[in-house]
This record gives sequence, structure tokens and C-alpha cells, in this order.
Amino acid sequence: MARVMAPEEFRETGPVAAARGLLGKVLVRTLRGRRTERVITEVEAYDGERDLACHASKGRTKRTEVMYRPGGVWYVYLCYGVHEMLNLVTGPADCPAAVLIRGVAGIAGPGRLTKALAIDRSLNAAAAHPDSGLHVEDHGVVVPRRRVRATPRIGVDYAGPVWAAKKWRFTFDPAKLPESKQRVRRVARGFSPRPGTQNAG
DNA sequence: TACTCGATCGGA
DNA sequence: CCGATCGAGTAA
Repeated sequence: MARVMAPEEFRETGPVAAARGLLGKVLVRTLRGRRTERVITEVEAYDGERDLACHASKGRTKRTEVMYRPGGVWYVYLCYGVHEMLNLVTGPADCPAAVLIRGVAGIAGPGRLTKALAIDRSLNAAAAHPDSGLHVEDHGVVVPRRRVRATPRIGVDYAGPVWAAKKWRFTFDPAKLPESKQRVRRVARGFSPRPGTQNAG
């Protein structure tokens, strides 16, 4: 049921598909023996050098170097001199792209999220693996496509009308997941619900 | 080295 | 609406 996602899994798709796929997955922070887990509810995709909203549009620099690595590593940077932003690098090597984790269940806002989970730049370039203290798990939460809202990314007007208008921000409301109905539907199809499993898929 | 400007947030 | 706060990127 709770399956640890391997870094390699984030090398298979581009950032838009990866972003959609991360909705409903669980962000797991392990620090000093304390484990915190939150369902990912809000993400944004940043797609390569052509995407003028993506830091990689500046090319390969000290800061963007991590995005050129194979997916499955964290890209954490400081924004406005105040807030740490958490991204997951996606895609194969030399295709600089990432997914910004903007929100989790109960926490809206990328800055608040990193503060709450004690995430900072010391995790930059670390693997999304339990060893690093920050990884992703699949708890079988199913987010129906109709529940996903695609809207323009936040705070990227500087990227110009074309790239700022891309609807690459994806959100869903976990409260609207009718898990009981899904279970019923599943039972009707001949599956038996497992105790403690939320929307097993 | 000297600028400018943020993938934000909280408080007037 | 505005200030905080600092590092990346750019120009020089």
C-alpha cells in the first residue's frame, strides 16, 4: 500500500505529466527520527530552457545545474531572500525541468510548506529517497482527472504572455475525494476494500 | 563591483 | 499595498 517512489520513476516523463502524477502522492519528511507526511495538493510544471518562466531559461548556471541532472533529485532555492522553494527535478538528463510543490493537504503556499516541514537548501540536489530525509510515497490515493484543475502558474508574469498563460498549475481538493463512493464502486466491480487503505489503486 | 529583481508572505 | 531580505544573473 504505502510504496516508496524511486528517483528513477521521475525520469520517465516530462514535468507536466509528472506534476499531474504527483497530485495525491504523499510527501514524506523524516528529520531527527520524526516522520511527517502530507498529501500533495498543488503543483506547477516548469519545462526546460524554452519555458521563460523556468529558471533554466537562463541556461546552465550554478543554480540551474541541478535541473539538468536526471530526475528524482530536489531543487531547492531561496525566493525573495526569505522563502525556500521545493521542486522535484523530472525527466532525463540534460532536459532541465522541475515540478514546484506549492501545497500539501492543510498547507497552502510553497513558502509555508517548506517552513512547516523544515525544508531548506541543504536538501538541494539530494535524491528523493528516504536516505535524504525527503521522499515521495504512493499511498494509493486516486485523483480522478475531473477533480484536477489546471490554471496558469502563479507569479510568473515576467515570463511574457505566452508562457505565463500556460495552464501548468494543477490542484485538487482532497476533501472532495469521495473515498467511500470509490470503495463502493470498487466493491461493485469485485474488488474487496483493504482496511486502512485509502482509495487503493 | 554595482546594480536589479524575484516561482512569497504577513502585516498595515 | 508594502517591506523584508539575499543571492542569482547581468552589465561593466
